[in-house]
Amino acid sequence: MAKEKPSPRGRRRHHGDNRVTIDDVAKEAGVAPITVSRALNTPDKVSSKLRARVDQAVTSLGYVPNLIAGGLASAGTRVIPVVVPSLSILTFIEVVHGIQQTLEDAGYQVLLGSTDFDLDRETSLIDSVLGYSPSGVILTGLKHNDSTVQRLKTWGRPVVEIMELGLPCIDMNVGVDNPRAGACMAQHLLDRGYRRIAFLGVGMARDYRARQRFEGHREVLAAAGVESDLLFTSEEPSSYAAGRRVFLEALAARPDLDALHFANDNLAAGAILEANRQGIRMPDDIAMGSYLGLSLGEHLSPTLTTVSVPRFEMGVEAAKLLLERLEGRPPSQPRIDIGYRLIAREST
Amino acid sequence: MAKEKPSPRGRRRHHGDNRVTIDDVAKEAGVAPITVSRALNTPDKVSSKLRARVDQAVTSLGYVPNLIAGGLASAGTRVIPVVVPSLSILTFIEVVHGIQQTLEDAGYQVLLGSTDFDLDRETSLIDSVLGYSPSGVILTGLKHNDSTVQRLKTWGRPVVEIMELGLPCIDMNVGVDNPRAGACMAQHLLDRGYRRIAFLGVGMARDYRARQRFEGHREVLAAAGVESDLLFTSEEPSSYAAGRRVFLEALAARPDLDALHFANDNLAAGAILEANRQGIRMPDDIAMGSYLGLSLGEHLSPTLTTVSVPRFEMGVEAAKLLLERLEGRPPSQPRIDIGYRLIAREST
DNA sequence: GGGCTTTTTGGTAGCGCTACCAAAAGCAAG
DNA sequence: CTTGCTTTTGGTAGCGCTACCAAAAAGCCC
Repeated sequence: MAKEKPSPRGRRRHHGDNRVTIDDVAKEAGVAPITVSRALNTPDKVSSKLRARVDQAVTSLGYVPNLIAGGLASAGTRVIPVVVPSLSILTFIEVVHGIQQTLEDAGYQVLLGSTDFDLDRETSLIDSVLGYSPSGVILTGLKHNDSTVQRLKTWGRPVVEIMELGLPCIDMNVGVDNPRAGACMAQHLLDRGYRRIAFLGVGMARDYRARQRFEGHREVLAAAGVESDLLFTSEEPSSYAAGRRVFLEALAARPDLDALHFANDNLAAGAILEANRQGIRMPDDIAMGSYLGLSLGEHLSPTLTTVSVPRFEMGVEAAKLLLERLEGRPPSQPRIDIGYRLIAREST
Repeated sequence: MAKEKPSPRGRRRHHGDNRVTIDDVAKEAGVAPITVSRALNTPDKVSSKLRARVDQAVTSLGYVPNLIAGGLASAGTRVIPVVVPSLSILTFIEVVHGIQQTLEDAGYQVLLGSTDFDLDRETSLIDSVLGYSPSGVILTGLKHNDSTVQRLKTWGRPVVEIMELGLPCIDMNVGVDNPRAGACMAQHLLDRGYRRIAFLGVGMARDYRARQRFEGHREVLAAAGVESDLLFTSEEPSSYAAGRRVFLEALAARPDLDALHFANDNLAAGAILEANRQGIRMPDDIAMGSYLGLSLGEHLSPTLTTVSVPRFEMGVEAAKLLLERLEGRPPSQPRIDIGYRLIAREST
């Protein structure tokens, strides 16, 4: 038995905070607090007899471990900050969904942060979330402020950079080869016989991954000897309405275009719906291809040709990579090319 | 001067964890640790001279506060768990977006959890996130396990229940009156002269909010003396494809229908796109109304009549309510009816 | 300048848990 | 029954920060 509590503690220090603590459970089960801790965290290191007593006490008292205290003591909480540019862009959400589901199943929680495509906000966000002693971090893209890279590298815990593929990465990397994806669609349009092809995007000043796809697109067209730098953009967030606007703008500027390569399916959908309204026939009057693989694409008329990216799976893989490292397993590989798939449908 | 460090501490206890601590900053600035704490957390309680010295030391050392330690000492972290049923449903995401943006601007972080519509998962999720000593909690709906309600009530910190409106709520409530929203669309369809009206939904066994809308719909139709219990559902997740399927099913079963009330815009969009394909004219052959107000609706042909709900704003309001309480301001009101707006467009 | 309040600073003692080590218990073999 | 091992249990000492109170410094009035 413990000695007669040397520190009588008086009233509890904090407000009405009368939560059940590990000491209460220990007393109830007649064991030492550390044994309770072990029974909960590493059950196989405790005899089944005591484990049963502890489990019993836990349920009867309704004990919920204070993860903050545990995190402080063991210098790590089961939290994974996930930092994305925006929560209004479906792509990121689907990736977050994959991450969240995988991590939650493994007993980790996702701490959500968004940067609005601003690297300085990213830096301060990372600084602040590192204050939660997370087990690892998932962040978007490979471009970061130097101080962010520096801090994460010296931090020494697993970091996954998602969405795009390349070098150098901080630690691990799961993503898509954007230039090749852009090239893929451009090649497809060429193969189909189109020769006057424009790239349409929005917000490309901020979204350098769309710029990379344009770059891949441009190179393929240039190599084929056709006009390669037809680019229509506007600085507004991506939306159906934005797609409609760039589409009309492109048509007005270059009525001779025979194919359009949209930066993403949302834009393409806005354009197709507007084309439907105007009686423009696709692909006869003009062909349309795009990037993402949103399910909407297969319900439009015409169905949309797109370079599909497994977004949910990207999240799952990123989370798995992180978990591998957290659970001490040798990381099978620090880089995963999640790939893409050309889905040729009616619109081309 | 502090006395000559009574506990030499030897090597640091944890792994290579050589982060800068508040003590380092204090030493650098020549003040006591508690003064550093105050300079950072309650700057107006420290003279400007010392505050400047501390700020200087903080930047020169690259100090990042350990929020876990702070959280343990002050029994609260600036974290707000947000628990939603699913991250694959756009509605919840838009609400989370509003919450996240508002909270992040106020210096709080969102901890994301999803329950997959399972109340038991909700209970265990809440139990576990309370372990992070969050400042408050936002959760979805008003139906929870008794133990969840009990725990949150005795917990004594702000809790907001979102999406739906009603009593009793645990603490605060921001949402939409689902039965009235359903009734609103039903009334609109009646006003337009339709009389053979069906309600189409999916996953209504899990989504009781859709059931509530159907209930409102049913009552209005019954009061008008028209057939009121035409309901077509299937137990699959909501999607364009699901909308297409229920739509075709309803048409096959009751070719005489003159209006369809969809449980949400995704289903309606799937149906409209399929109707486009089949050459079914709307609203002449059949009218369609729905619920949500997704932007896609205004780009379809015909444009979609819908009961629009300000989802992002709902998130913002929920977060604001929470912040009011956290910052000690008297909560203006514990219940906010975020309202809805009938947007009558071409499809009816 | 003395006595008073108000503001600013610091010392101490934990928050609830786990790392670390030491002690105790169990067990196999000699 | 002892020796030498492994397994199970417990004591101690913090993790890095802030609540609480006490002490010091600064105003302020007469």
